[in-house]
Amino acid sequence: MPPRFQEPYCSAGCPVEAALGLIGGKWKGILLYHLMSGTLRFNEIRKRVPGVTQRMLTTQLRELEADGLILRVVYPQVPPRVEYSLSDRGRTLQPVIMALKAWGERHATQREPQAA
Amino acid sequence: MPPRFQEPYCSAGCPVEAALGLIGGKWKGILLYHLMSGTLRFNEIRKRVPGVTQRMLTTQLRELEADGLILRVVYPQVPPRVEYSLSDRGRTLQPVIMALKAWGERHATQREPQAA
DNA sequence: CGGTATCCACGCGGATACTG
DNA sequence: CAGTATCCGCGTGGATACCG
Repeated sequence: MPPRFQEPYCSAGCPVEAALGLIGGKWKGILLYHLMSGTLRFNEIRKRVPGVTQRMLTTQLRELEADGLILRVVYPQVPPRVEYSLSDRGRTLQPVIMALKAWGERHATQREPQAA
Repeated sequence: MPPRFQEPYCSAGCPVEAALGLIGGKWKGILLYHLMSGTLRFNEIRKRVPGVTQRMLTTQLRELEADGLILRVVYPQVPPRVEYSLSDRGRTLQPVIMALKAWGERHATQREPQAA
């Protein structure tokens, strides 16, 4: 059976997709957004993002970290203290997140196609 | 087609999520992007987005249409001719898509954390 | 406090076949 | 040409329990 490889969504150079691939995760957008305002601890993020489960929060934060978008600093204390903040690279996303936010505020807090 | 209504991830007013919910679909970003340059027929889009299956293309286009972001015009001919274009609402997304594109071009064609 | 580990449901999305 | 219809694998993400 031939291995049949999975080619990327767009052949080469789909910057839009590349960007969405990084911030398009279920919670990444808001996580990034909240971190725009500054460093946050794990549970602080949880409070700001009601609905996210512990597992998903961890997962998404780790992915953002792996993509070099956020920094994760662990303070070897007990009880533990872990702080999340934007990396330099993550900060470059600010215009994007803000564009997303601005659009959402004006055009789509809810889903209402053409409405009345 | 499932009734795709994503209840808001964040309790109230998460414009970032709202926006991502609309354009965050697997192909929506590029679809929107390609339609920015003008009206396209079904197969024209297919050619521009290699890798997308017919089913996914239809699905995503229909969702974008349901969300009022694109227009779908069917010409009652044989063979059929269906043209897709941005709606007024969809056009308001231009800054967002362009921000995504600009960021992707400069910072993330690939996935490379912090590298060496 | 800030996680892991495990289990599992669901729906996204690919492949394929058929149609007006 | 531009779709539907069907089948199904697989990853995503929720719930829960436990750990350093």
